[in-house]
Amino acid sequence: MNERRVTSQDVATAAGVSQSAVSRVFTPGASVSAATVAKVRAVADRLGYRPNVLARGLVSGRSRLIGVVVAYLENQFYPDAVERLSRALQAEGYRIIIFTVMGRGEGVGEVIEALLDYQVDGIIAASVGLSDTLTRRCADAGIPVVLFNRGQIDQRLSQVTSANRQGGQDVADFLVGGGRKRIAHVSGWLGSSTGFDRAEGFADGLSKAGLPLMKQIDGKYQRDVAAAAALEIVEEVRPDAIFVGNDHMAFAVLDALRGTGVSVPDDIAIVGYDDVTMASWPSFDLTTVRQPSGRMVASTVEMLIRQIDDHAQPAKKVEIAGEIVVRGSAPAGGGDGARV
Amino acid sequence: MNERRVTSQDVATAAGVSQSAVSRVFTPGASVSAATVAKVRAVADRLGYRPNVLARGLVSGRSRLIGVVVAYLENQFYPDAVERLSRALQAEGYRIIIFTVMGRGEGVGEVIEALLDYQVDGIIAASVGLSDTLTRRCADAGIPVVLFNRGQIDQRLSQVTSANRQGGQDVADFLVGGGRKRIAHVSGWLGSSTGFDRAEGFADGLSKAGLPLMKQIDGKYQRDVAAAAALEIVEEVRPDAIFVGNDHMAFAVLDALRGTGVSVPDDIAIVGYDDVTMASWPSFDLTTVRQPSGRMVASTVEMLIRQIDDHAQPAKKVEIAGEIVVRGSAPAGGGDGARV
DNA sequence: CTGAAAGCGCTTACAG
DNA sequence: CTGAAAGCGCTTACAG
Repeated sequence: MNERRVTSQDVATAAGVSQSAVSRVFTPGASVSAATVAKVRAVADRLGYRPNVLARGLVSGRSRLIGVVVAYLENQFYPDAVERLSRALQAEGYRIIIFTVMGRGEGVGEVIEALLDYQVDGIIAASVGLSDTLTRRCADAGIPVVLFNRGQIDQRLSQVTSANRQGGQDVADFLVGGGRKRIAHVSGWLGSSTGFDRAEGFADGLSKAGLPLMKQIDGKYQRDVAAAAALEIVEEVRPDAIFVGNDHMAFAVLDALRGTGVSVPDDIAIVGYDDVTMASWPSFDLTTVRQPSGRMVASTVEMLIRQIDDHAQPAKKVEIAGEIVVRGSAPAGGGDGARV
Repeated sequence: MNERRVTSQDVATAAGVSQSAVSRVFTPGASVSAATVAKVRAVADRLGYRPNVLARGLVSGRSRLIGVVVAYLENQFYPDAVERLSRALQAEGYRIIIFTVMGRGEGVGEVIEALLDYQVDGIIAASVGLSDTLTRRCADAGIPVVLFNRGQIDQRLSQVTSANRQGGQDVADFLVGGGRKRIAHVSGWLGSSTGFDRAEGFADGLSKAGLPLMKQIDGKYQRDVAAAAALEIVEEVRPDAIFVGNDHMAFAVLDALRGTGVSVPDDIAIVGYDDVTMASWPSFDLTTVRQPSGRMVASTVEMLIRQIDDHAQPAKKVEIAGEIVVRGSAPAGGGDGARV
């Protein structure tokens, strides 16, 4: 075991051709005769030759590595997305290399350096908490960046999000249509585009319907903050519906409410955002806005690869529509009208 | 933007030293004078130089990349472990590159090739479903492999697991001690070491206590299979306790039971395995055996790095003890004895 | 301690 | 279509 790897030179010698010929056989689009291809392939297979990706990367300037920057994987939406990204990129001949950063941009400097060190061909920033500097500096370095599930003002950055504003508005319409009248919001982190946009769309939707937003608290995308916020809201304004900025927090809210006397959905309807797998588990049975993870990933991969192949590609901002998935935590009828 | 990266040659010229001198400054342990170090460091910082990892890897034979092979990330234990592995390895100067494989070894051939292509320095196989061939062939290629949370007969392979047999036995003791008498098991996949060992330890514990294992069904680590199994068990043997092979399945069992008349823990105690984050959520409040993920990761990383640094290191099998975490789904007292 | 040189395993003009 | 050669950006003996 541990015998030296076979190189293109080994194959060349064995096949009686030049080393460059071997290289061409493994370079799509290079000009080689069918005879050479056949001869080389046969020997390569016999010897178990495979091109060394590192060497290839060194000369071609392409590492076939995509850096995926994530923060906490606690919210199930992210591991799921990472898995999909990995599979999709794998199908295109790329691999993902994971860079974990702490919440608020600690260690971001190192991550940027590391990203450059590994000569990644592209970067997917898949976490809400990332500081703007990280993404901007990567773009500065000339590496294509796509923001996944987060927006940013910077025009050079491509991004893929769901239609968060519209989603928030849809939730408002849905709740109002269900006869809810005392409506509150535990928002996503308002410092993030997703949290902000959903909250804005939601407020808009309510005001169009002529209903007040009884109270809104920033849940910061954290379970404990969200749970406390919900309790505070219940105490103060006695709502008949709460829209929670994502499923991850909504589960915490559901849990917190279970401890009090109020019943979901009879007393209070709860709506989340994301439609992660767990939302459909009977324990939660959560009405939520689906973020079409699969389509978001497909779009992200497509954009990133296009930009890698042509760095002149202009940045694009893609928004993918999601729809409300109605489940038990907020049934369509709204329990025939508001209570009281 | 997109200006050519600065190379060691650039730094050498600017600093008035040879290129090898620059290289030495960035090679820990190389012999360079303090004066050279200072001079080169200053210029390097000014120019923003960082060694190209690919080039370094090509000549040194070290890519500083660790391949992490996972299957489905649905069970929260795995994304959590991946995150920990990523952080721990990052601290040691390594990065992880993710390889996702489908359940039963489809695409395993490609994964092996890709692992070799990228010249990974080591491999962590972090998924129960991986076929033995994958791991064995990697070991054949001379790449250090550590199995994370799975066992295998092959003596050349290092592995880190929790003390699954003991854990199963502990659960038996715990349930018996709580006065439960009609005890059943929805096992983890019996084709895996974790599933098998836990089941065996459990059966052993019961038989030592002189109690029968009323019924056992293989839950295959799948939610739907586990839920159906639990229902079948309830129907057939009216158990007062079910040990479920991991938390991921236990959540499904809890969900399924909620639909029937039986109450947890009064009628039936439920115990899981893993202690993933969600186990402590009020919705589940699951008594379970903790798999000390942090210590398992630390041990995995340490072993892997040791083997990378010295390929002659013998393979080791590490087992880390976990303890029962008692929560509402199976309280310690067992509701003062069995019912009926 | 330091520089010149070889070489890691490839790709890619350059001639032919 | 094909080979010889240069070069990608480093590390590492080899002399000094």
